[in-house]
Amino acid sequence: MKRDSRLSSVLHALLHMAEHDGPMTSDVLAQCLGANPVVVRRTMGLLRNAGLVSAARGHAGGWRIAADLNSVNLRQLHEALGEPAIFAIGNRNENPQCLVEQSVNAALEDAFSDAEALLMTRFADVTLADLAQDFARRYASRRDVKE
Amino acid sequence: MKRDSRLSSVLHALLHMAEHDGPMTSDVLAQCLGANPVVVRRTMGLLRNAGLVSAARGHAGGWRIAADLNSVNLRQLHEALGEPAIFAIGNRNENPQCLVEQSVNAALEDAFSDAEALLMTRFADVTLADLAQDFARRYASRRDVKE
DNA sequence: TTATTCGTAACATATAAAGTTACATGAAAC
DNA sequence: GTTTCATGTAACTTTATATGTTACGAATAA
Repeated sequence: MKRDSRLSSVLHALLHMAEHDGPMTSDVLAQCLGANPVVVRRTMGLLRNAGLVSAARGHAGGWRIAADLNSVNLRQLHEALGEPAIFAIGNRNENPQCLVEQSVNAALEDAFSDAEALLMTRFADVTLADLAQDFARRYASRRDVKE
Repeated sequence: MKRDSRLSSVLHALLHMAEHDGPMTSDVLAQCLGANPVVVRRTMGLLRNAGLVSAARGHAGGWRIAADLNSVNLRQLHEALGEPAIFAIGNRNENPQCLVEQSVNAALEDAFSDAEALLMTRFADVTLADLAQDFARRYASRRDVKE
């Protein structure tokens, strides 16, 4: 199954933007991500709709973060992306008349909904500021190694 | 992303087998599941390799459960299927040199591994016998409604 | 007016799950 | 022993979906 990597992509993009003065263009972000600029615009557009970033056209245009890094968490980003399906494993049939399948679906849904709830809690606990701080720590310790 | 429904399928098949005397053929199971008999053989073959079911060819052949319903849980079935990827969301790049992406991947992996651990715990807690009992309860209450 | 950059539609590619065809192998029934 | 039934499995096709690509319109600043 091909996995949706948009959450990873937008986080990567947002952290680069947080470390960068002024707007960044779709082309530059696409190079950072090893991705396609149209795909960047498509995905960042969802964050723009959620008010998390702003876009400017023309000269010196590009993408900017439009919110406090402390106020944006991973759960909000997941929501901004349209809450894509989390699990690669699912039921064969969502509306079974078969009582056997009803039992199977109920058991699986119980387990998956618990796991999803935990994931959403973890997502809500991590902000962009946390990630920026983690990056700063990694950056500092890499410099230490070099010195 | 197209979701892997094999766990749901084998559970559905195993419960039908548990309610049925004698072996069930791939064709019959495929009809129960609304699936293809070759796909049934392919998937059930993984359970056979794990010793959970047995297959017999020829007249009066087919699939049988080869274990105590109390001793088989969902986690074992997931393992028998080769532990397919659980999440439809993932990192863009699993081996990033970019320190920003390292921070992103670490944060996401923390959250996902917690959710996966919980899911595996839930899976280990549910046996085929539990599902058979849940089915019996549903079956009984449907009869009540009809009477 | 020109260069730049986003916005977006339309189409192409890549990947993986499930379906399908075909045939070999083995086991029971006659 | 031959026929029928059923699994075992390889090879290929279909389908779904994430991502990539081309093309061009719209807006903005030099």
